[in-house]
Amino acid sequence: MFSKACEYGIRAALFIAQESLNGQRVSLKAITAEIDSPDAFTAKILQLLARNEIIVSTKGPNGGFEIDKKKIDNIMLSEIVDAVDGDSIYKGCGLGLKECNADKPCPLHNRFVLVRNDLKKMLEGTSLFELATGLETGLTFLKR
Amino acid sequence: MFSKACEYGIRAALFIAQESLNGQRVSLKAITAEIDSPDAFTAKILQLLARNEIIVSTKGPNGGFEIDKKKIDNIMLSEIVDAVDGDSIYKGCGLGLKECNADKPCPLHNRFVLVRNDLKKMLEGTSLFELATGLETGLTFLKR
DNA sequence: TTAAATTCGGATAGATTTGTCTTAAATAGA
DNA sequence: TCTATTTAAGACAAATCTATCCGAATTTAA
Repeated sequence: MFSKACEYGIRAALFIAQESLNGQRVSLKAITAEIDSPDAFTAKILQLLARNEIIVSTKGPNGGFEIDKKKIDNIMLSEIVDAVDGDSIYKGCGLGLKECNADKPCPLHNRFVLVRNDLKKMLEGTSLFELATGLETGLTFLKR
Repeated sequence: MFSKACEYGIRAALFIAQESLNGQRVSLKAITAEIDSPDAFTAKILQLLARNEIIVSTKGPNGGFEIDKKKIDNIMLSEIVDAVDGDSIYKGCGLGLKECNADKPCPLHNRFVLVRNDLKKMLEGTSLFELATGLETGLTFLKR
């Protein structure tokens, strides 16, 4: 469904959000240890999120990554997916046709848009904050 | 969502189904011309579908591919997806965790399974026959 | 029996995604 | 200022997915 990069991106963002809510900035090492992801590859994805102003990166000793506390309940999963995977999930025909729309649909079009719109709504309606609280209370996990 | 291979596989199967309903066996060339896909790669995918007994292949002059007429309304999209892409769409965590279930869920688990179950139901509830009729009546398309 | 048509199967090649390495840049603190 | 720490950025490498090529096998028909 999502690319590996996107999976790491969401998991990293959630951990950063959780720590940011506690006033803690986190290092790359802390992130990859927590979400169990490859260091250098994860770093690339964090750069992407930083360039898209979803997270803030700070160099130097005690540097690392954080998210503006006030923004955390305003950052939707869709923004992260968009930054990492682009809009390919939302757009495009289920059967790979270039032109496929209600006027000239592929055989799967009508059924496919229903499912995909649900996915879209889910991503657009879910904030980092909502998901981070589950982590904080120990109800959900980012590893294994 | 689906791999390229799976997209070609579904499109090919739909065309074969449509022609089989008209009593016509179709060649690889006819298929790739109709669905606008790369010949050799499509051949590989058709081999997969044949090995999974979704389609029947015949060698030699006037050979080609067909689907047992009686089976066409009994073959669900899920079978094709399964043959080509495996069960990765149905199983597996949205965030890529190896262990993720209701007992030890990732933060996205509950929302994700809702969407994915809809996809699963859609694929399991849609037969080649249903989709082929749209093609036959000119309401839907397999190209562009 | 021979030739032509067609799929099968393995090897190979190209493209994309995933992942690593190395050096540079920035920053904090001694 | 110097050093240690940390992220940034680009080059490179490995793995996977997509696609091609070619000879073998099968079948039909002349």
